[in-house]
Amino acid sequence: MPVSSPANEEELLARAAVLAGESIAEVAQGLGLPVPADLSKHKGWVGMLIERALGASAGSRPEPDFEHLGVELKTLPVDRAGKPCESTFVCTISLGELCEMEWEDSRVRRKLSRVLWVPVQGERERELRLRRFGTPLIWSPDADELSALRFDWEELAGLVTRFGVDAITGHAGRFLQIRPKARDASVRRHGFAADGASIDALPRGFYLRPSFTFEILRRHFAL
DNA sequence: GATTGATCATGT
DNA sequence: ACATGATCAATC
Repeated sequence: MPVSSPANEEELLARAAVLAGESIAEVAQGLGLPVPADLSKHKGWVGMLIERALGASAGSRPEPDFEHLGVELKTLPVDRAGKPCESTFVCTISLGELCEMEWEDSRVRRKLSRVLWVPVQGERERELRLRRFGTPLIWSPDADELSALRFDWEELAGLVTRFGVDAITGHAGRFLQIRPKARDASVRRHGFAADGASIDALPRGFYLRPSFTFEILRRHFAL
């Protein structure tokens, strides 16, 4: 039985708050879903689980998870100290997009305008079914975060425009970075370079570094 | 131990 | 094909 869509942001947050303290096994059982032994072949499984538990609507469509609320849902795996143990995928790069586009219109900005972060225990030593959800947090970037993201985005967009997407490594960007996002390293996606030349490049996406998401948690929970 | 590049599954 | 959901694992 599918979970209904939350009517508003308050209800969404309240639903997520109910899950805090529950284990993955408990939440999965409530939905009648089997829990995989580990995530190695099911990397997005926890994210899908929480989507279903909260009544997310968008599925795999290029829309916010809660379309009518304009809210994006992200799980955030954290270690024992509450520090994120992974980067957070934001969105893919469409090759031509960065050249002429401005930050205000960017997909990074839109994706991150409103996010429901759901912390979940993510230590690899901990059995998947026993990992517990943490207290959720509705977030929008404040002025500092916005300017930091904008700075990185503009730097990265400039690098892509001047040197091409294949010249980018994960080293660039203080909080936002560009990394591969594909089935494997042989995948090529068609697009156009800044000079208009047709190119085929490894698909990449924007990711938030753990230092950025840790700061979000720190500020909110006063860790 | 932290980080970058590689990879896995599923839905439209 | 390409979007969604991310974590794995080799390397620094």
